[in-house]
Order: sequence, then C-alpha cells, then structure tokens
Amino acid sequence: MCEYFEQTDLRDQGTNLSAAGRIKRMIIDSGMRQGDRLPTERELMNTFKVSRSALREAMNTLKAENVIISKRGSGTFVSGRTGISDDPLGLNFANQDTLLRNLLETRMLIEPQVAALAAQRAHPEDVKKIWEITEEMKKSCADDSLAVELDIRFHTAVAECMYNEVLARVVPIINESIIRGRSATVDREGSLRRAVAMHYEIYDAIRTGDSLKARYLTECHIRETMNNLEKEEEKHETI
Amino acid sequence: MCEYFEQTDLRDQGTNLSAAGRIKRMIIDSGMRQGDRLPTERELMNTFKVSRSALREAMNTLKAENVIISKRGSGTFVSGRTGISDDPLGLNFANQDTLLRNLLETRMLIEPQVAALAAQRAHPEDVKKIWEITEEMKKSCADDSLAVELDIRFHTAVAECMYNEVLARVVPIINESIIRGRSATVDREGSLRRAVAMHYEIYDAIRTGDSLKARYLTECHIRETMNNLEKEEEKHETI
DNA sequence: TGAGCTAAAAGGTCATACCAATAAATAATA
DNA sequence: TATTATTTATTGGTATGACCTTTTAGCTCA
Repeated sequence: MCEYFEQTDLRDQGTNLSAAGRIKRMIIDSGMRQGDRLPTERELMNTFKVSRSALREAMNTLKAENVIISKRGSGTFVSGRTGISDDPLGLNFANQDTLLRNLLETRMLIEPQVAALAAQRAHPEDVKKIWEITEEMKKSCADDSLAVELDIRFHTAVAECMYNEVLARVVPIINESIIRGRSATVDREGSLRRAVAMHYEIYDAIRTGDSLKARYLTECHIRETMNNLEKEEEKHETI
Repeated sequence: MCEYFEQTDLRDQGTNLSAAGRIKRMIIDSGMRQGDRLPTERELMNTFKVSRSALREAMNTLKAENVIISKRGSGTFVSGRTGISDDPLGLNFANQDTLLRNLLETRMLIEPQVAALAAQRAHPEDVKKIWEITEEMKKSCADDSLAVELDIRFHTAVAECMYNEVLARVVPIINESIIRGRSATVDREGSLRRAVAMHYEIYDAIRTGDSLKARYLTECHIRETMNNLEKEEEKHETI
C-alpha cells in the first residue's frame, strides 16, 4: 500500500480543501501512477477519519473527473486518461444546432498549425507510431467503430509530436466530439478510403519534416470532413 | 417545480445510463437554465426511486462537472458555467515544469486567429462590452485580483465575438490556467498599464473590423506576457 | 494436477438518524 | 409602524450499520 496514506491525517489542515481535493492532492503528491491500486474504502475512511459516505462522495467527484476508476469486487485504481471528464468543455449544454459547425471551425483553426509544428518536432518513434496507426486503420474497413477509434488516435498522435501537453489534450477532445458525435455515415467506405489516403500523405509530410505541406494537407483533410458532414446533413433534411 | 421531474420514472429504461447521466440529461432536456433550482434531495429520491446516498453520489458527479451547485440550507441550483469542471483538461496531472510554456504556446496558436475572426464578426454590443471591460480594468489598478479577473474577461469577451461556443469555452480555460496560475507578479503596475494599453488597441482593431491588426496586436500582447513571465522565472531562480 | 466450489473482500446500495447552515415566519422592541 | 431579534422548518452534509453483487483467491476433492 502507498505509505503516504498511512502517515497522514488529513482532517483539513487549515487549508479548507474538500475531502475530494485532499485525496486528489494525495494521489498526485504521492506519485501514484496509472493502474496503481488505492487502499480500500474501509481503510481510507479510517486514515481520513471520515465516514464511508463522506469518503464515497469524495471518491465520486474523483471518478467524475476520471482521476480514478472503480471496479466492484476488486478495488479502485488510478485512471489512465488522468483528470479529463467525459464532457470536459460542457458541450452537452451548448447549442446543438450549431455545435458541429463550431467544432469543425475550431478544429480548422488549431490542427493545421499543430500538424505544422508536429512536422518540425516529431521524433523517429513518433513517426513510427503514426505509421502504425495509419496501417491499422487501412485494414480496419470492416469494423466501423474501430476505424473511428483509429481516426481519433491518428490525430492525437500527430498532436503528441508537438510535445505540448496542453494541445495534446485539447485536440482529442475536439476530435472526439466531432467524430464520435456524428451519425453512422453516408458513403462510409468511400470517405474512409479517402481519409486513410490523406493520413498517409500527412504522415509522409511529418516524416520528411515538411511543415508547410503538413499544414496544407491537414487543412484539406478537415475540409473533406466538413464536406462529408454537409452531405450527411442534406441527406437528413430530405428524409 | 420543474414538471419534467414529476412525470418521469427513470429507473434505467434500458439505456444503461448512470443515475448521474440520467439526471444530467433530465436537466438538459427539461430546459432548465442557470440559477434554476432543482427539487430537494428528498423529493428527487422519491421521483427516482433510489436511496438518498445513491442520489447524492449522482449529484456529486454533477457537482464535479460544475453542472449544479449546492448551497447548504437553501438548495441545489443549475450552475452558471455549465458543465466545465475546475480542471477540465486535467492539467493538475501535467508536467508542471513545462506546463506554463505549453499553455503560452497554445494561447499563441489560438488567440491571434480568434482575435482576427472576432474583428470580422463582432456586433456593436460586443464591441461595447469589450470597451467597458477595458475601462474597468484601467480603473482597477489598486485591486490586483480584480485586475486579473478583468484580464480574463477581456480575452473571453473577444473570443465570444466569434460566435463559436467551442472556442468561447476553450479560450478562458487556457487563459485562466495561465493568468491565475502565476505568482503575484513582478512589476505589477508597469505590466498592468501596458496590458491595458494593448487591450485598448485590440479593442480599436475589433471596433474598426481590422482583422489583420487584431491578429498582430494579440500576438504582441501574448509575447509581452511571455516576456513578463520569463522575468518572473529569473527572479524566482535567483532567490 | 486441475476443475469446481467456497468464503473472504471489495465496491454499490439502502435506511435512518442526526448535524449545520439558511431563510422565512414570528415575536419583541424602539 | 418599522425595524430588529428570535424562533422554526427546510435544506444540504455527515455518520452508522446493515445488506447486496461481483471478484478474487484459496481450498477441496476427484
């Protein structure tokens, strides 16, 4: 067990932090890593000197933030995608009519520049990773949800080449909102094939460090997505 | 009270949604607005046919997402900044050494373009709002925390001119992480005065619809912030 | 040795009682 | 009469303790 939990009595040491905040800080400060197991709820309620209900409320806020993840019967663990909730930007509350358009505009504003900088900064292992994802996506024609997942992973991998954690978190949020949110699509096979082709081209631009080309190709790629989605909308309207 | 809550029994109608998810959807679907008051916990546990603890766990996840906000003794209300948690990007878990640099790079990548588009799209009332914030900031030299607040509000107001909800949410998140996160600053008065001057210039570019100028000035403004922060770092290191 | 069973342990739920802060209704006072 | 205290019902917050369901690991027995 993590020793940090034993030596600390945390009844609000004047900091006015909520129990959730204290537990979170503890997890961060004690250097726990993804997959590490937390003490059981019964143990924690002793170390914290709070009741189980209070403790569980704290745990729940951490679950909502995806800091931890619980598995009934086995325990609670530090989550992978640390600290990003399901709807980090609160887009559930946005105007759903204009949301898609706004998401695409945001993407168009950010990703081409990200691709350009990625081309300048990518390490060989990053390039390799992008290539692997693209290959896998090419083979995934049968499984639509897998293709969607790989599409997101491609753009995330490109963003990660920037070695900028902030953008590496923003980009997938936008992409997921766009790609997951759309209806299972018109002309699926055709657009998937074109997307894969574009991914190969972008990959090559990054591999050769051609940042201008990477930016331009990404712009084209996003514009294609926009066109596809417009087609979908038309189809919806005519139904 | 909101009628939606009365006519609905929501014991997971096959959707496999968590209680939190169901409540959230309910708030959204029933069209509740900022400040509206939810039924009391005792009422909700009846309409939902769950125990109070289970209900409170659900409410807590919504609190963590800042969808609702509770006031002991008075009730629970729909939050203002709907659905954005305190740390939406999970930056608590990012590398704190490089975080500030990465935040600034992200800002530099996004905001100049936002300013450019804002200049093209701003309505007269948007321009007026920006002017008012700038004026207020000029007068706020005494109160440092107020100045910080107004600084964030200025950049948010500019972003809102784009009429793009996504960017209107992303921009303040980045800005708050930068501006709130830094230590109470070196040469406070001087940098504040320069910031206000820049805000006036940016305001004027937006007012006149000069998007190129708005972009350029915003770049300069961010670069100045970067320089100030570098000075701070040096000062920290020499202590 | 291995398949199946059993019991301990983990998180999830329920019910009830009580605490603390708030706000509205009421009483006391100038 | 108007204003200030005071009481009181209501609300969210916490504490217990019991029980359920799932998982894990150890045990039994063929």
